[in-house]
Amino acid sequence: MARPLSDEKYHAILTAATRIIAAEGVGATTAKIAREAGVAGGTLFTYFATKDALLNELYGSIKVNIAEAILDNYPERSSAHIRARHVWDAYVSWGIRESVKRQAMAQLAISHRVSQEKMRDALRPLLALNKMLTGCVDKSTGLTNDHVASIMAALANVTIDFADRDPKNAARHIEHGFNAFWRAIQR
Amino acid sequence: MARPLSDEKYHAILTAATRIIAAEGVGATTAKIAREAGVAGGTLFTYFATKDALLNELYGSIKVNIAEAILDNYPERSSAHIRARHVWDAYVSWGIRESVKRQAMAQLAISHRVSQEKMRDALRPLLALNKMLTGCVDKSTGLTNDHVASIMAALANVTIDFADRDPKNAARHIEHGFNAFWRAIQR
Amino acid sequence: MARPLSDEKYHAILTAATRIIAAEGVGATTAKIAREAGVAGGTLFTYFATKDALLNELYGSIKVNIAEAILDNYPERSSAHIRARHVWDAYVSWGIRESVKRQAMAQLAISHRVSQEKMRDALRPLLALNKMLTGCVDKSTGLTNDHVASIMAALANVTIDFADRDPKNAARHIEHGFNAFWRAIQR
Amino acid sequence: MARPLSDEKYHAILTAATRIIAAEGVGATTAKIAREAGVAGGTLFTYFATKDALLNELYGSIKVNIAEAILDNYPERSSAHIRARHVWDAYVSWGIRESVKRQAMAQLAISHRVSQEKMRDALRPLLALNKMLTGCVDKSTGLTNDHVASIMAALANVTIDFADRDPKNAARHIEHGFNAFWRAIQR
DNA sequence: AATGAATGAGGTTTCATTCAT
DNA sequence: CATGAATGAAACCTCATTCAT
Repeated sequence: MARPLSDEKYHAILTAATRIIAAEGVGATTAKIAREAGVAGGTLFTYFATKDALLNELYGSIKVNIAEAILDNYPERSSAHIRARHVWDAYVSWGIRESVKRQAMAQLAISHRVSQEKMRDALRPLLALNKMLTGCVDKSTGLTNDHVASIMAALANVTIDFADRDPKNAARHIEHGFNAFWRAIQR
Repeated sequence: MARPLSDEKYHAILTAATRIIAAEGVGATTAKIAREAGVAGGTLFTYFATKDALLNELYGSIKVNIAEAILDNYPERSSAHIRARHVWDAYVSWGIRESVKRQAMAQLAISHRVSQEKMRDALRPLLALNKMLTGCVDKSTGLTNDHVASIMAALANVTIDFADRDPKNAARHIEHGFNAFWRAIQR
Repeated sequence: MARPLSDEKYHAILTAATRIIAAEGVGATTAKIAREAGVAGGTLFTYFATKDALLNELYGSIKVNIAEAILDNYPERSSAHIRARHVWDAYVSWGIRESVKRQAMAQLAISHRVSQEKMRDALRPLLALNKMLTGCVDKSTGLTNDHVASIMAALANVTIDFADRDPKNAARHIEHGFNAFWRAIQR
Repeated sequence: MARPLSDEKYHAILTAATRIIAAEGVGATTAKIAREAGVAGGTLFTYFATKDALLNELYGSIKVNIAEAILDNYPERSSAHIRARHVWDAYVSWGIRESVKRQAMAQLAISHRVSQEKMRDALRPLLALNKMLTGCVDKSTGLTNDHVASIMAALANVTIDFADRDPKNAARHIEHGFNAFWRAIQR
């Protein structure tokens, strides 16, 4: 049965791509990614048919990673405030912990090389969150769920940026950030 | 940075670069930019020494453009709330009006091809705004001026996104967006 | 040239190579040939040391196949005319029947990847024919045996081309073709 | 108006391609062709969009070259025998003189990389010859014009092969070859 | 022996930049 | 100065061959 496709190499390539793309953008060369992954240039293409395929798969895998982080221990039955806080904490922690992934994601998201399809699909696991937000928003703010989700993402990313730059006060940034978000969508 | 030989061509190239980079990212070829600008491929290099130089200058010029939009008619002597609202309206209007510039900016900002120097310099004209924010924030929120500026930018960009997608309700989005921002930084 | 490990696989590869090379030329990939043969890519190389070795052996095997077709039932003791006609019929029938082999042969013959050695060796079994032609040619035509052999091959191939394109009249083409050949070398 | 496309380079590339392809087949690399032509690798692609385009154009140019050789001084008003002899002599001389072109042509013709379209188009200038053959063939031979044309080409190529290998007797080969052809198509 | 993943040299093509016109 | 042909260093990807399983 010959040597099987190696999960190890597959992940090594994905991880290397994450690092290199975070640092250099999607213009990073497949050669550099392969080298960083410790495999030969040609090997990359036995795991990913094309560079675009790699980019798409990387995007998907990071999105899944985010979803897992958020959905892990999700307090389904708690109040909206608690659930929102859980999502906030989970995403922000993820962003701080997985700084490189977040940077790679930023590059991939605006690269025009990840298909619409993939982007839509990748959102699927987080659709439930949108519903959750219904309980959070004060209707009189005039904000839709979609809008609130975008606001949350935007503010969370700002928070992560500040926590990255000032790690000692990370907890404080997270706290203040969430409060700002919560105020923003209340009355 | 000698005076450009023909202002017309210089701007044609910058404008073309804006369009092409907005659509394709910084990987867009100089040949395509030149074609879009209506000049020969080689001509681009008499106006910009290298592609990176073009990218840097483009970044600077868009930042200047934003600063002008914001500082135009800036109500220096009015209340913090009015001044904040002016900035919000000015930036959001700019973003809606100059959609292509905003997209190009997004690409340039994460491209790693605009020098730190340039990015710092480009912020200069807007430093005054930071001071202004001092009057806006309720200290008990624990948010710094920098943080508030980032929050404002983030929320404004979200607002522009929604206004772009739903132009008929642009005014409403602007209003609700500002209110959310204002609540976020109060008390 | 040790005995092949599995005659079945050995022939499967040769047959597959014939088909693929007929269709795509000697540039066809070993991977494609292996797939067509129903074996793994690496297996091909346990039967043939290199791609060139495969090409050479294929050339040889087709040449042997032609010789067999011609020498089968060869009317050793009949007149030159009858023997020539036998060769003509045998070769043309072979070409019509084994259309793919003939195409592969055409590719191999001009590929510069079959060694001179192999090409000379492959001719060996047909050398007897050359002698036979002595009885056919009218000396006053000024044609040598070699020349006549080439003429016969060339005209036979033209005949096969036409029979391929117009199978209903194959018999007629064969007849007229031989007559043309015979006239060419008479008086 | 910058430097104009250079006829010289264009022909240098076509000539180099002819030589290299004659020697190595259509698998010859563009890099090698460029080097042989004395231009940079990239330059080849300012003259030919792709390698296939080069192959197609080369095929066309050689066919035109053959047609010119044959049609030059074509004795329109002479007898069929004289006209046939003119074609024979012209083509065989061309083949002997332009040995490399003939070899390149052989490679291109069976390469599957020259489009059907191109091959059909390239035949156009020689269509007149087909009509000419009507006067040559004895109807009772059962041979069509097409068939006769193919026979002529096949025998001429055999003649060129022999003349190449035995240049001292070239004239004799040409003479005997034509006589054989003429007998072939006569009653 | 058979498999197919791994390898890396090499193939075609692109592209920022230079330079002849 | 403007032009666009010329350049050659990559870029992405393929493929004959090797080798772990």
